[in-house]
Amino acid sequence: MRPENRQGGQESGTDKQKKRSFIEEARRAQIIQAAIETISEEGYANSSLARIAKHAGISKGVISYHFAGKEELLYEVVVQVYTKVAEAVAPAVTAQPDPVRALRAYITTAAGYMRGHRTELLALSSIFLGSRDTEGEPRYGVAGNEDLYRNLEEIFRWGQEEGAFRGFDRRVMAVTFQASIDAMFGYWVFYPEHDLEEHARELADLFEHAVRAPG
Amino acid sequence: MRPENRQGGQESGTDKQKKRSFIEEARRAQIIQAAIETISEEGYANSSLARIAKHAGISKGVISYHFAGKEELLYEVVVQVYTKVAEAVAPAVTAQPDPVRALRAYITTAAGYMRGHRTELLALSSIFLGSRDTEGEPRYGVAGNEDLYRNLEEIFRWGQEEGAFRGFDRRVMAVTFQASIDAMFGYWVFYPEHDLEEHARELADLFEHAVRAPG
Amino acid sequence: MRPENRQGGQESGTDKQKKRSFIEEARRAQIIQAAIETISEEGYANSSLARIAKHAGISKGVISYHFAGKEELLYEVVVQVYTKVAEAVAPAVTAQPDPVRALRAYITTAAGYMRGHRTELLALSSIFLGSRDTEGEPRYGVAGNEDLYRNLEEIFRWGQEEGAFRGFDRRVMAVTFQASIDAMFGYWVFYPEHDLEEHARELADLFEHAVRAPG
Amino acid sequence: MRPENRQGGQESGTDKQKKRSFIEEARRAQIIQAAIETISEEGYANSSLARIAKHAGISKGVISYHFAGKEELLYEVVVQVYTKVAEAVAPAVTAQPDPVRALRAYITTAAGYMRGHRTELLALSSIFLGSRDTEGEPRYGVAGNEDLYRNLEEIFRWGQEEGAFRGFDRRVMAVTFQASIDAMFGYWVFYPEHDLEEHARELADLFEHAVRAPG
DNA sequence: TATGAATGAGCATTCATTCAT
DNA sequence: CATGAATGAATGCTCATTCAT
Repeated sequence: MRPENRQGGQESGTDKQKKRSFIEEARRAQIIQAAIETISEEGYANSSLARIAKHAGISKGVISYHFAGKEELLYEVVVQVYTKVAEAVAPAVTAQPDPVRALRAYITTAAGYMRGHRTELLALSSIFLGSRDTEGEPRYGVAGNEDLYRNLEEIFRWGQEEGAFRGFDRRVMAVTFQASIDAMFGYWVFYPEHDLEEHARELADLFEHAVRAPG
Repeated sequence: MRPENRQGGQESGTDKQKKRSFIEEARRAQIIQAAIETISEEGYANSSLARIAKHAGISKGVISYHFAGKEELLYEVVVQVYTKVAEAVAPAVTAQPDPVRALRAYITTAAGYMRGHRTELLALSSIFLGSRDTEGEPRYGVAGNEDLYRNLEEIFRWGQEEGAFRGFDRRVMAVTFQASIDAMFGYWVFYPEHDLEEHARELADLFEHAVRAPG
Repeated sequence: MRPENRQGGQESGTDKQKKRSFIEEARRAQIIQAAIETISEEGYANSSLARIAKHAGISKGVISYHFAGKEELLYEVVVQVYTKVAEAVAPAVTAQPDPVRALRAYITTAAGYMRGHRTELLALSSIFLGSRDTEGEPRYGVAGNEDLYRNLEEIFRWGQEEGAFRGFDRRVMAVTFQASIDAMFGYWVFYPEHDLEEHARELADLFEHAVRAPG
Repeated sequence: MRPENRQGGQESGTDKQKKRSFIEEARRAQIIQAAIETISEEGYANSSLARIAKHAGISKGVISYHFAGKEELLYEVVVQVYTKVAEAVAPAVTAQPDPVRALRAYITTAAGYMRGHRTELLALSSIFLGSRDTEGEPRYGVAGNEDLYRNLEEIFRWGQEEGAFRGFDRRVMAVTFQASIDAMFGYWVFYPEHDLEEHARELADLFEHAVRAPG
């Protein structure tokens, strides 16, 4: 449930994580937070290093000092938000006694998290959608969902082996399931009055019907 | 099944469509096509007007002459591709005798269209994902799907009234349904070896189970 | 007597030289001239595109419009100055009836050219000394003198085969000869009151003694 | 045989040499050595204070603490390398019984020193070529060679008064002689397979012919 | 003494747009 | 109608230097 291990400046291979001083970590955290806010408020395309620095009330150079480049900063944003989402959702899912409830917990926990972390999830999705490599190709594509897909497939397998789920293609179901959650978020972001919890319940019902074995 | 009528330079409100000469229309079409190809080949972020012009074998200025700005050009790309998709999918759907088959036709026709028009759909989705207004907000958001949602809701209402579908929330189902199709496209673009037709079949099964009335 | 064929933006392989409009050529020439003056007046390290543009009284973007990059601009400066030097020196040298006079003509013609073209030669040498590739290695090194060396070696061979010159190593003599001329220029640039013509005569005497066969 | 006394932060005029503690001198020496290695390994243009500090394994600030600025550091590098060259060449030259042998010793000793100290001489020449003052003028120009020229002129005067040398202009000969040695180094650096000793021998022959009195 | 955090000017380059011809 | 020349703002990034701790 973590994004792929990627470039990320200093760290290579063995994840050699230069021990950072407390205040350096604080600055990094501050800058990451500023990036999240800038992206979610001004949009990905408008979030230049200059804008992020201004938002944080610091000089442009500070960002370059603490991060190898814009790429690393955005990557850290992704990692951080992603990790926090996973930490919120995973335990709730694994705590369930059966696969049907696990799926439902997945959806409702995700929805609950969205409500409390709109800004950062917005930044996350902006980066996912907006970040391109030098070739113009999306830097975070479907590949970044691979972990999510695999976790979902495990749940589906569990249900199928147990006989609770019908014999659908697990990959297609995983892709569809994740897309449905993302769409729930996107729709709610666009229409903030939309009833997120109700959407989550409906979505859980939808997939409950979609996966369950006949009879 | 068309995107909302939006900014777009010349046209406002009443869709005042400056009568354009034949050759002017030809030039516009040529430029739109060049934009589609450039975006899908080089990526949205790399598709500057200069690159599009080069691709079309014309001068940069021509684009500015025929379009109010880059914004309008991209809008025209969206309209054109969008319209063509709708023209392909709509008839196949409406030809179906029952709502279950209508949904299935929706999915399989869409998948069939994707296979033959990967390039332009890629451009379309790039523009959807990449285009921002001056505030940095996505220019084409969920709102652009409103027509799609309404058409889907009609099908769902049909099924519910007929008793074939259960009593789910039609808006949630529509959002989820459309997102699932978009995800099918995105996954296939990323993994071209992925079996698109099989995915479509599985997706149709998925929604068939998801919507149908019990019993 | 031309510098190596190098990158240089557009041209590749067959020296495909995009036919340029008259006014484009004029602009390029103006920018090249501005670069020469800026470099010789403000020094290589201070000659940013911004400074060159300011010197030319144009916007920074113009340079980017007409040249692929700073590198290409500097390369064109080198080519242009280099070519003009060669065109001045070569005929005077080849017109000589014997190798001794050829060497003397080489030196005195070069000195004469220096007097009239101090600025551009200064720019040329600045670029040679200052331009580095991304690795920090000199872009124009000794290798750029290869043509010069070969031409000089031809003269030396001529003298040796004729029996006028002694049997020295032609490459060492060429390297030394060229360095001596460059040093004459450098010394004169630093001490403008220095008598360039007298230096040239002395240098010619020096090499006459250095090369001639005994007896 | 030392470079001119120039700006250089602390020292001015009377060479007021702040008494430095032992450990301060050690630090300075360490930093100077790191600078030499960084410049010769990564190139002058890539040798920022940050890179030099990293190479030395110390913090950037240390350099600023011990040296008035980058300028002073480079000046100290020049002084140190220069001094060591002089200490190697001078005794070998003065030990010669006659001016012809003195010249030969000058060249061959210099060549010998080059072979053993390629790195530092490379740094030296990089600084000579690359360092500019705020006006963009070369900081170390021909003026820095004045001591060398004077020493050479002494040898030439010796030879002329003795009747062994012809009546050439001593300054021109000195400038040419020194340039020839520098060129030998530059050529060998570029073509490391080049036979340095043979080059030195040829160069000695060249100047022997160039200076000696007829008859 | 030494550190590392912070600064802000400067860099080359890209781009949508304007406009005279 | 079409061109290509020009603009100037914006971008990510580097760097010597400063300074509180």
